[in-house]
Amino acid sequence: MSTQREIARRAKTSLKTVSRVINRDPLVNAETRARIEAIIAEIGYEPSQAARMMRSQRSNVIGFLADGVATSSSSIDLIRGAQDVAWERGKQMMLFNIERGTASAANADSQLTAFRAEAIIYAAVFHQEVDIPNTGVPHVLLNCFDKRHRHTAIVPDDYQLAYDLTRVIFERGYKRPVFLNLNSDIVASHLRADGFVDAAAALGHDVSNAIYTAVISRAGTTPRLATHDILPPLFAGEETPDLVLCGQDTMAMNVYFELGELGLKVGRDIAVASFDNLEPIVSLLKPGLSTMELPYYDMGRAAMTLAIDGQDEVQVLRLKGKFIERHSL
Amino acid sequence: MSTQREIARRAKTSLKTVSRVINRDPLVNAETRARIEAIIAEIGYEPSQAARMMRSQRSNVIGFLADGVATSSSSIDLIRGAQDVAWERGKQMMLFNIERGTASAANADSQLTAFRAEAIIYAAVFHQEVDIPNTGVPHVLLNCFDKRHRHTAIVPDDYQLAYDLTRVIFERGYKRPVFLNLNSDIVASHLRADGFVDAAAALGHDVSNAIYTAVISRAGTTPRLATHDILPPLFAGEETPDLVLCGQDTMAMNVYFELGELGLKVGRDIAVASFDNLEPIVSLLKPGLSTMELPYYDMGRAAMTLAIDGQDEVQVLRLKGKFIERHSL
DNA sequence: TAGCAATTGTCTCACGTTGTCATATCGCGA
DNA sequence: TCGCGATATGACAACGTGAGACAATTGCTA
Repeated sequence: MSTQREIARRAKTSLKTVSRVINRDPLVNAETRARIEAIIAEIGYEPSQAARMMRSQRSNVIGFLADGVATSSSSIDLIRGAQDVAWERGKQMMLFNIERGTASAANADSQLTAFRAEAIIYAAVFHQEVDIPNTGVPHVLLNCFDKRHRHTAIVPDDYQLAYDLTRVIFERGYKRPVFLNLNSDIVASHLRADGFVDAAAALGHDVSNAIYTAVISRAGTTPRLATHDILPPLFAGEETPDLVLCGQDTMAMNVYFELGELGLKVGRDIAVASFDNLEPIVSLLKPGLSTMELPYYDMGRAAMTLAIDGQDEVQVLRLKGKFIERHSL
Repeated sequence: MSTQREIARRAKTSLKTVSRVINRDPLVNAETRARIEAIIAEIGYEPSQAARMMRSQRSNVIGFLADGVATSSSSIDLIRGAQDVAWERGKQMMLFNIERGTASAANADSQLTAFRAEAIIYAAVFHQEVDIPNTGVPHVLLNCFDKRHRHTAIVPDDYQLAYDLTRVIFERGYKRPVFLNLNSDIVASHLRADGFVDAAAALGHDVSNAIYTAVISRAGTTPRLATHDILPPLFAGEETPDLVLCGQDTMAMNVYFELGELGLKVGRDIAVASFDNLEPIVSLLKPGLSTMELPYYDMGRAAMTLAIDGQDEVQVLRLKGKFIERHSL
């Protein structure tokens, strides 16, 4: 790749004038500017980032540590949102897939330090508490929050998600929902249980006994579920549920099958609603799954915006999700 | 962040000696080395990549252009494979989500030029032909190949995938498979059709009339399918199929539902096999989907390896997939 | 013609690192 | 004591860019 010196030679002008053109100094004659710009376009010159970083002492690099995220399709939108903002703001986002506590994490840290990253976004695969110490570089936590409130965090508003969805459920006339929740060591499960109970209570219903923990473990890409044990008894008695609310779309998919085996067709005999809006599952299920979309894309955008602009004080941003209607409800 | 000069000052030694320690030059006294290393550890110093790039005229950066890939969960493994190799080899991979022909692509090119990327991996969302002109930077094509054979390419061996899967099918005793193929403008569809026909022929069966095009369009994350029109007539007559081979797992999921509506239970009345091994769908389907895994992770690794090592001549690497057995067959 | 503004050029420095070359120190044999 | 090689350390330049200080040149106006 050529340098400004080379361009100056070809334009029969000085290094300084080329520098002026590139840095939009107005003190350049229109003709000269055009001539130089033509040469730049012709040879496809781009100023060396390395040299610019050196000179300006600014890296324009934002690190994105994806803790297991990139293996989980549900949260690619976190990455997309962040990257879109980085692009709009002329920053370079460096993505690392890491596992906390392993060599991959240490390596990512070294690399980001070596590049003098201006901020680091740490993204978790699901809404959880983490313990990230303070370092020289400002951190923004994405889909997680710090144990000791040391860093700004962006999380989904799980209470609102459940609250709003529950309102929709009762407004549509469903009377006996059951909530197959995530395991209780997941932050979202408590928030959603509260939202579920509160929204029902506000409409005069008590659903506090209609919550079940349906996830056994989250290891690997596919959660182990307890739906097979939970559902049949629920549909054995008299007052059977008219809606199954699932903690995540993958569980809902499983529930479709379980209900089918009980002779119940979703959309006709029983309604199903869920959380995530995870393509392509939600569209491929028949009928399509009505679900609360987690605002991953916007969370990614918010995280990158805060990472670039910096923050005066530590804050926790809770982003709302929206109801995506299909035909399972 | 401090510099080597700062370290030299604190260690009461020269800049060069610090540099020697950092670059593992053996010509340093053990005591001096220990003293300097202690200071480095204490202040958490990392050499500036920007300065190293300048000095060495090597960026150690490999670009990864993901054309729609990162939105498609199926091909995250391409990215993971590439990144793992980059990490092992001490290179920095820069990922860009682009759409060919848009500003995002132009932007990615500028950025990679600015960073003086040593090679660029261009990854497509599905196996296809592309038209990538020669530039100064060597390209490796991933999941696609160049129209005019100008760049090394890594693609899945779709012929082998279909051939091997078809062999398994007949070895298990299935006699009347139908193949619901992808649309014919997708490269894989032809290769797989050939593999399907050839493998069957080698075992004495003629399946050339058992292939149907089941994908209407691939726009968006969820393909539009024609399975609803194709399947019922097939199961109306006497000699009904005993196995449905699907062009992709998402189609297989749809087929599970369609077959269910025809009163057929997969794994009991009818077998299903497919291509992709796309989690979490394959595991969540009941019974689990037996499918040919596309070698995305290995393809990503191969692409990065070739990108780093360079190549003497343009080649096309076809990587084999493997059969993942579950219970749909 | 002097004066002024606009334009271009020269020169210098700094950013952090590392290769080249030169220097300093030491032990040891002549 | 001198010289030698081996070991250890240091001085300096250069990578490409951008900025400041300031001079030189041109064209135009008063």
